[in-house]
Amino acid sequence: MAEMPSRKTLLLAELSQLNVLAKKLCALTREIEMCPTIADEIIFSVNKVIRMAQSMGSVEAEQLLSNGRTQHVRILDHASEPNQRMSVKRSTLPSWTSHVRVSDGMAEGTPDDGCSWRKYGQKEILGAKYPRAYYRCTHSKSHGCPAKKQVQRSAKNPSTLDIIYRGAHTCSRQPQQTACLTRQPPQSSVDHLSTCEQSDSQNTLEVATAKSDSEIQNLNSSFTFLSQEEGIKAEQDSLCFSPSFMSPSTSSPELMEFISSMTFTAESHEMDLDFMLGSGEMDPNVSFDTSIFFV
DNA sequence: GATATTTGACCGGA
DNA sequence: TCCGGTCAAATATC
Repeated sequence: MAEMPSRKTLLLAELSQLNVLAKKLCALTREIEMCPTIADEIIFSVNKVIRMAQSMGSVEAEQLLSNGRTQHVRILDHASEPNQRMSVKRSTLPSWTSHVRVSDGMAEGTPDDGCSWRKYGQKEILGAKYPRAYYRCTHSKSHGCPAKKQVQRSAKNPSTLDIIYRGAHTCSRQPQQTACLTRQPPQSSVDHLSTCEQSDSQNTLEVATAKSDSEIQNLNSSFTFLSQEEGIKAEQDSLCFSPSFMSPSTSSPELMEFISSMTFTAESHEMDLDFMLGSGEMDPNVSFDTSIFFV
């Protein structure tokens, strides 16, 4: 019992640090090259918080929740509990979808998104014209990295790959994996800004993100995924959560290079948001934390 | 030999 | 019972 207050103190200290860093990040939004470094610090800090919270258990985390603005812990609770009681068959990992247009030369493979993936299965999907391939992070065994992705050629657009990412890389802070890009949910507006001006390279990937109008509306209302211009404005208005969507690895030059090679043609990514939007209430001033995906 | 891919079998949720 | 997701043995590649 004597252990609890000290953990809580640590937790709060980390959250305070997170706050400071998030504010820094917002202030530096225009200096894009600075953001990844700070984002990394944020993510590292939050990872520590999450691990502490995990060791506390749900009830204690819930107590902390009631004490403050710990959206993070709420999300964590959502994300971790199902894993304990559900089988691996129906993954409850957060997922998000990218629609990637591939060039002819790339048509047989999957686009190199900077991550190291290992294919572990392929299935013919009922009603689907093309089989679905299943990949997991190469480091899934060595680091227990839960990141997975499903790649399926679009029936409507055979030149487009629908890639569903599930879970996030926990291996991304390892030095040798810094180049490992996970397309975290959703792509940060920083990414967006850094890439949407570029196009028409033959080798570019085009990450579109098709979704129904209602989904778009839903996402926009929840996350304010914005068009480029709107995104700039929002960031200038200190809308902080978009940058926090960046993967820890987004600080790597390789990533920026990768991002630069991509052309984003839509405003948002399709993802399963239920796990984080259950209540539908979100303090607009809270810097939304997605680093739980990086745990 | 180590690592990655292929592919049929198996499992479990719906 | 169906079907999607995963496993694991066989095979390929480096």
